[in-house]
Amino acid sequence: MADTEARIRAAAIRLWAERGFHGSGIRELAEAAGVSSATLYHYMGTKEDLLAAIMRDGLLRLLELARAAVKPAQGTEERLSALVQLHVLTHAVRPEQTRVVDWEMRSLSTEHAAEIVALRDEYELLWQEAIDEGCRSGLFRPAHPRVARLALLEMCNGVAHWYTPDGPLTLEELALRHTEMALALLGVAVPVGVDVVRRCRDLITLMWTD
Amino acid sequence: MADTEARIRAAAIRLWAERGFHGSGIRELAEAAGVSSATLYHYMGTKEDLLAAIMRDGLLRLLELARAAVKPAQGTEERLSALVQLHVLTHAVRPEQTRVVDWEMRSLSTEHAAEIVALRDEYELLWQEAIDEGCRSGLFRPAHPRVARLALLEMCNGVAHWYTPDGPLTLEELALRHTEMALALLGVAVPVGVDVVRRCRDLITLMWTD
DNA sequence: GCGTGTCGATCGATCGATCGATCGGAACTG
DNA sequence: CAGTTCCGATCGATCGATCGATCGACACGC
Repeated sequence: MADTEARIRAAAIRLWAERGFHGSGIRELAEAAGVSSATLYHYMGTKEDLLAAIMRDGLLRLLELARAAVKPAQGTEERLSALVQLHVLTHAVRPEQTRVVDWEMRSLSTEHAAEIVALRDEYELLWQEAIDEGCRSGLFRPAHPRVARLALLEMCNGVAHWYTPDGPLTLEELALRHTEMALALLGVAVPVGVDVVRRCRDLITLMWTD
Repeated sequence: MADTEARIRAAAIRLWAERGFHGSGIRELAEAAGVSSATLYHYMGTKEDLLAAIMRDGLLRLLELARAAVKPAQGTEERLSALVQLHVLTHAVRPEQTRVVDWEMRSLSTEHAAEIVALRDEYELLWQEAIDEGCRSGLFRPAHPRVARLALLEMCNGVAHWYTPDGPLTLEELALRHTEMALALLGVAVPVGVDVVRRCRDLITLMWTD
C-alpha cells in the first residue's frame, strides 16, 4: 500500500487542478485518496494547510533547479535559455501541480500567502537578473525589461494550460520553440546553438527521473 | 438608483475576479450588490447562468471589436498589431471581467462550457489566421505558428494578472511594448510605425468611451 | 512468554455554519 | 387593480472540521 500522505497529496493536486481549491470538498478529496474525511486531518492540518504545502513544495523545487541553472559561470544566452526550458518543461511534465501553484494563490489566507508570494518573488528575481544582465551586455534589447520578464513568465506559464503529451509536439520541441520565442522577444536574432539543444535533452531526462 | 441587474453583474465580476466563482457565495454577492439573496434569482437565473452570461458578454464584445480590427484591407503587420493592442488594452482596462472570462471556464457545466469555448475558439481563430497570413507572406517566421499563437495569447492574457494603472506604465506604453514583443517573437525586426501608434491611441479612446 | 500500556493510524458519526435555491407575500409602479 | 420588483423566512444539501472509539504494532516489566 502506497504511503497515505502521498496519496492524499496526489489526489488533492489532481482535484484542485481540475476543479479548483474551492470547487472540491474534503469528502471528494477523501474518496479520491481512499481514506475517510477524518483521516485527512491526521495528515494535512486544515484544507488550506495542504494547499500551502503543495504550493511550497512546487515552488521550492522550481527554485532549487533554477538556482542550479543560472550559475554565473554560464553565458547570458545560456542562462535565460536554461530558465525558459526548466520552466516550460516543469509546466509540461507536471501540469496539475503547476496549475495549482500558478492559479490558486487567491485561495490562500494572508498568512500563508506571504510565504508563497515571497518564494515566487525569489524565483522571478532570477529571471529579472538574467534579463538585466543580458541588457547590460547588449545582447538583449527589450524596450522595457520588467514588462519583458512578465510577458515571458506568462507565456511560459501558459504551457500548463494547453500542452498535452498526446499532441504533435515532443517535450524537446516544446522547450526549444519557447527558447527561440523568448530570445526573439528579447531581440536576439541568432538561432539556438547545439549546446542549448544538448542541455535541453539533459533537462528532460532530469525531469523524468526526479 | 442604478439598474439592479447591472449592479449585480458588476458585483459578481468584482467578487469572482478576486475570490473565484466557488470562492464566494450568493449571500456575499447579494450584500455586495445591495439586494437580498432572493432578489438575485429574479435577475440571474442560477448562479452559473450569471457566470455564463458574464463570460458570453465579455467574449462577444472582444470578438466584435477583433472582427473590426482584422478587416482584410489592412496589412499583415497592422492586423496582428491591432489584435495584440485590442487584447492587451481590454485586459488592462477591464482586468476583473477578463480574469473571470479567462480563468473560470472550469466552473462551467458542460452545456454552458460548449457555448463559451466555441466563442473563445472563434476569437483565437482570428489570431491564427493573422499569424498564418504573415507566415505565407514571409513577414512572420515562427518555428511553429500554432505554438506561437498560444504563446502570444498567454502573454497578452497575463496583463490582467499584473497590470495596474497606478504603476509606471501608461496604457499606450503597455500596448506598444506588447506589440513590439509580439512582432519580435514572430521574427519581425522593424520597430512599430507611426500609424500603429496612432491606431493604438484611437483604441484607448474607444476602450474608455465604450 | 505474557500481560500491560502507549502510540500512530483510521474510522463512523456528528458538529455548527454555509451552500444554492425556493416560496409566499409585501412594496412599489403605472 | 395588475404587473413588476424585492425581501424575510426557510428548504435540503453540503461545507470544513472535530469528536470519541477502535485497531494493530511495538516496548516494557516481570
